[in-house]
Amino acid sequence: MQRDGSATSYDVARAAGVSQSTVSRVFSPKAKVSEAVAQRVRDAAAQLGYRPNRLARAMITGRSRIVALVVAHFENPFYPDSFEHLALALQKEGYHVLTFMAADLGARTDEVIQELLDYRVEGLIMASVGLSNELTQAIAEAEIPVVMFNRVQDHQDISGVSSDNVAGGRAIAEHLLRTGHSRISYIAGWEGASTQRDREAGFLAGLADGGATLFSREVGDFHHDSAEKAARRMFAAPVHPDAVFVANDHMAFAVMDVLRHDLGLRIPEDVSVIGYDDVPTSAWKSYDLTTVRQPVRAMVDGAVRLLLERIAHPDAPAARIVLEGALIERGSVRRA
Amino acid sequence: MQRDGSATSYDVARAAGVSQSTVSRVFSPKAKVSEAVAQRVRDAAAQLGYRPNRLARAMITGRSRIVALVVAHFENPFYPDSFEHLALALQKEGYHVLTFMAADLGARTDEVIQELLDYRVEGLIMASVGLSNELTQAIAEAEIPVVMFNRVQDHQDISGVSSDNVAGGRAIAEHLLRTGHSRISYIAGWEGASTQRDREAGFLAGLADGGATLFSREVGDFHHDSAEKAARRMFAAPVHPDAVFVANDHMAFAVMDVLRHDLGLRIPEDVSVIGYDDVPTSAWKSYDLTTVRQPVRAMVDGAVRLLLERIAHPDAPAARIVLEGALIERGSVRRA
DNA sequence: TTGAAAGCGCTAACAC
DNA sequence: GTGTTAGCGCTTTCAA
Repeated sequence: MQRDGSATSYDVARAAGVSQSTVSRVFSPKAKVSEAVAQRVRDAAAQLGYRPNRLARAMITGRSRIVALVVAHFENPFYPDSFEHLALALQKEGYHVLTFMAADLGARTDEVIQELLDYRVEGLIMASVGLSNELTQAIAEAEIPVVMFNRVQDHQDISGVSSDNVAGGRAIAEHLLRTGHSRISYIAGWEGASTQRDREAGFLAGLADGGATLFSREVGDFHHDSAEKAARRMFAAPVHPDAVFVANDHMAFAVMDVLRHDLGLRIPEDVSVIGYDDVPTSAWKSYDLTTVRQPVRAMVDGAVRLLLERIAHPDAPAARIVLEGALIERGSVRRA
Repeated sequence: MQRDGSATSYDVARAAGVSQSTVSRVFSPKAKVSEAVAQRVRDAAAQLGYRPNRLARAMITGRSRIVALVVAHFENPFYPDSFEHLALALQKEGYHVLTFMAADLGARTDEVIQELLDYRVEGLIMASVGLSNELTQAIAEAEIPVVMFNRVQDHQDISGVSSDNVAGGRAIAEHLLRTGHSRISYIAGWEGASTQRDREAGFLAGLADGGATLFSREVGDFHHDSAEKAARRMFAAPVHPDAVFVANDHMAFAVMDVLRHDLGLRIPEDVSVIGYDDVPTSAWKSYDLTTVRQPVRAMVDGAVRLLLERIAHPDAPAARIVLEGALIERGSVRRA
């Protein structure tokens, strides 16, 4: 008996009249045991409610079957949505997710990484979190497979999955130009994020290619409240934009509410609004937001595949997956 | 060196010229070591990047510092929101959350519970998931502390945290009656959930006390899409309600969208709508939803406290915390 | 195929 | 205060 009251492999061995190592073998898929003995052991195990202790197993095999997830917050529904699929996908592969909140970005992320290493997690997924160079180095040295989710990282040892945010930003610029907008503005996300940078870069490039320039710009930091303030600042100017691209859907909702309810503007008659992500709420009739869809399922599946491959082959090189987004046209953009 | 390349307590012991157990003591808060030796050990540890292996520690102490969370899905933002606070609160106490998705309720929940026991988690939090009687029994036998979050369970060995859903439902009925509504309907959540049952029970009791009866009722199952359908069914009748209580905010948004955008009804002029939870979106101007606030922070803190107390004192009886909700009046209900 | 023995990295008596 | 010793529950040689 274990201290916690559950049976050990010794208890089962005794009950089945075999050695402890035979019990172990019965629960190791690849080891060979005669069917007769195996059945006797399984019966005894079922009788006693025995299941192998994963922690003890992890000690020897070095395989905890735990993957760490580092995430800053769940305010933007894109992340809980991804999380749900991630946990499910990993669970299907015999892994489980141990979550580490990196609430106050930067400073304490290091500590969090150290803590997660203590659990001997087999891999690490970073979502909505950037990595300092020192941290990247530390992780690379720990030789633990890492995949950045929805962020890109330059370090060659770090895998990543994202959608093509540059192309997405560009598609938005083209769409806005094609539909005849001329005073086009941008509300940025947190400037430390690669998604923010890439979306903006693509957007500006698309504008430039169309012979246009940015009308105005504010920063919303990816938060609802900051986005509201950004919108108010932007529309306090004497002449306001006729289209605004907001760096993600979550902020776009805040912006739309300010425009409609505080400023009395109509969308899209007075201003067009376009977002990014295509979270479920974007399809709701109250917002009906034109946006670029990030393929969450495919991104999650890619992240899981990359991580598990790297766990299986630690010497394989890091890989990067960049998926295509798709412009989803809804009612928040005025047609030409 | 460990197989994974990191240093062991033996490496540190050698480097610091002390025994391995002294190293262990330096990293065990309560054990006593002379400051001089401790410093030497800490230096050597820092040098080698040593940190105690939590898995090995867990083997002996029986304390994995892992808490399992079983959750069905994150569609309703109330749950990711709670999750974020929960992970943070537990992290502050030196614990981390291992997540188990119980996607298809019922059948496979048993399997999930077995799996989670394999990790020797110290406690278990169940959110948005109900427990069959057999499962409840199994968990009780495993002698692992459990707390139900936002659900109530009758079993005397299971702790729980919820808000007073009966009182909340009653407050809604009273508010609707007070503001002069007469054709009052209800859109239910998943009928297996205690929150659904309690909210409805309180609501009906409140109606009865005010001399009123329910005008009509549909079931929305707590899902966005089901709620849309429920609303359409409800308003297909020749005469429609002048107020509808929707069992949670997440469904209420779907209902409001159907009423306004499909049916052309005005809220609250033509119909009043009231929800439950007070998720952040309810305060957004597009919905501006009157609702009953569930005190998420307090509920999470309560769950953590209950769980940790039970972990510390396994023989202590299970406890139940029921917090007060509060009616938050916004613009979705017509004033008398 | 099966059993005996070693040991994963650590904590917790027990001596000194 | 510090070292020695004995395991935690398991997988994995190594013999038989």
